[in-house]
Amino acid sequence: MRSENAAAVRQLDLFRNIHDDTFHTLIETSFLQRFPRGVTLIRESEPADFLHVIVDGLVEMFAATDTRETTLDIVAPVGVFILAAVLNDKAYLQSARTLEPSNILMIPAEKVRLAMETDPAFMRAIVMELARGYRRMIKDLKGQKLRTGAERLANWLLRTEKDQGHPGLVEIRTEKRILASRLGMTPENLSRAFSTLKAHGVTVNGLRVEISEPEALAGFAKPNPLIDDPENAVWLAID
Amino acid sequence: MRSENAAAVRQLDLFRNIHDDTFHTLIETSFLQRFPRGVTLIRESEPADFLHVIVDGLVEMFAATDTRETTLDIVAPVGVFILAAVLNDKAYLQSARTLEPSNILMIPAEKVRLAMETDPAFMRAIVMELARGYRRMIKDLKGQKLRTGAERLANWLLRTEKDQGHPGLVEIRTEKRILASRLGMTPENLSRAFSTLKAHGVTVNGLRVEISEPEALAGFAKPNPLIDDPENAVWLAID
DNA sequence: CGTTTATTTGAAAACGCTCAAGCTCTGTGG
DNA sequence: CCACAGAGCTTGAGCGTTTTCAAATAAACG
Repeated sequence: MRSENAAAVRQLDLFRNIHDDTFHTLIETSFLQRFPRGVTLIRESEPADFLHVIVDGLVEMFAATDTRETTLDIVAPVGVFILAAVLNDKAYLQSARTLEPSNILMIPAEKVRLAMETDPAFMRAIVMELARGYRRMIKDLKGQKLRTGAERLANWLLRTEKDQGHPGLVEIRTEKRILASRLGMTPENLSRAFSTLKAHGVTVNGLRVEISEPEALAGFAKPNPLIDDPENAVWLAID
Repeated sequence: MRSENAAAVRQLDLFRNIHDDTFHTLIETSFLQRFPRGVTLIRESEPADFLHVIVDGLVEMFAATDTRETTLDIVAPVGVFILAAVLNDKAYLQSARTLEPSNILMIPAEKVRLAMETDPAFMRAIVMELARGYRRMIKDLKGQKLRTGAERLANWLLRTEKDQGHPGLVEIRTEKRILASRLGMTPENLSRAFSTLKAHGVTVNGLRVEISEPEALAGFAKPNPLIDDPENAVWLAID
């Protein structure tokens, strides 16, 4: 692994304060692999063999039944996924696939569990990561149960505008059908939700969305810190 | 605190294998308090001051906006709640209220964080608890996004039948409107979902539900281990 | 440039919510 | 023990939202 990548991984909250030896052990037994776009990295129900770190690219976490499929999360660099399955030594609950060509660091699950037992700082970081992830899930569930589709979209726009740092402009970084699935609706419904938001100053041009009246949009969205505020934006750059 | 209660709390996965001193420190600075039914124990957005352990009774975790409210979980003895908020030292994302007269053990958040730092076994238990909770949330979110209301009810019935251990019979242990909210629907809709399930061998008598054709019901519910299987039934006796 | 894939639009159906009324159950006080 | 009030539950009607299916348009890719 190139040193710049290692340095980036080291900056993750999960690894930032752990012992050098621990980090070394984790890294040296890992694979850094490049995947093209559209590759399924892990499949639900398979045993959790590796902790995955996305070094570069974009990854979609999703789950499916016979007939339906939904996007649970979109993970951007530098981010970690399926930590909980690795720790519990259970099957993955989610599948993962690349949305863009991606560099993925795969750390053997066994090594993660071992490192956790030997390095208190690492275990501590794991606790914080899990607690954050847990709370993030609750927020998602609250949004899903308490809001309509258009409201979820409006709040997603407001939050993403803030994350991306360009006032009045949001760029959708995935296909719209992925965003729709992430927000818990069909692609058709996302189109209609955008139409609804036209009345509140939202204009769509392809993957570029303009927000001309932030106050009006916020009035419709009724954003709620206990649903929308990220507690840590480090590995949540995308959504 | 009476010794039988202390023993019950000690049996929790979270405390089972921790050091005696740690357990003592946690317990001796805690309050065991009795609450009548219908008391709000914690409110969303308030700072997380205590880790709560339900020793006896029943507690509803819920969240609300201006106009809507939803039940996120129902916690039965002996169970722990809002661990993640305590660890992150952030505001509660959920409110909690008693559904029955309840004995609640309240452990100062500060003590929990301190004990975690001094007792590796406790930190380890916290990791496992959080990982389980995280995965439980994912399952809930999957159910919410991938299933209709009637499907969620059907799967809830099948799982609860198994949990309660009486083949062919499920007893609803809360008001139906709470169950409806837990399943992500209105009380009216729950009634109609039960009507739908009549065709698959489900008969309702007040809070008693009879399942006369488990295979037929399962055929409708299409249960999925990656959504429905509990990974730990210890503090999930109710739902 | 043509083919494929994604997005949008329209129409119809399914689903879920709200409102209102009636019913059931429970607990209280006469 | 009965009557009654209050709360919860069910049912019906109407409505709004979301999904599905189908077709048209737009965009992306070779």
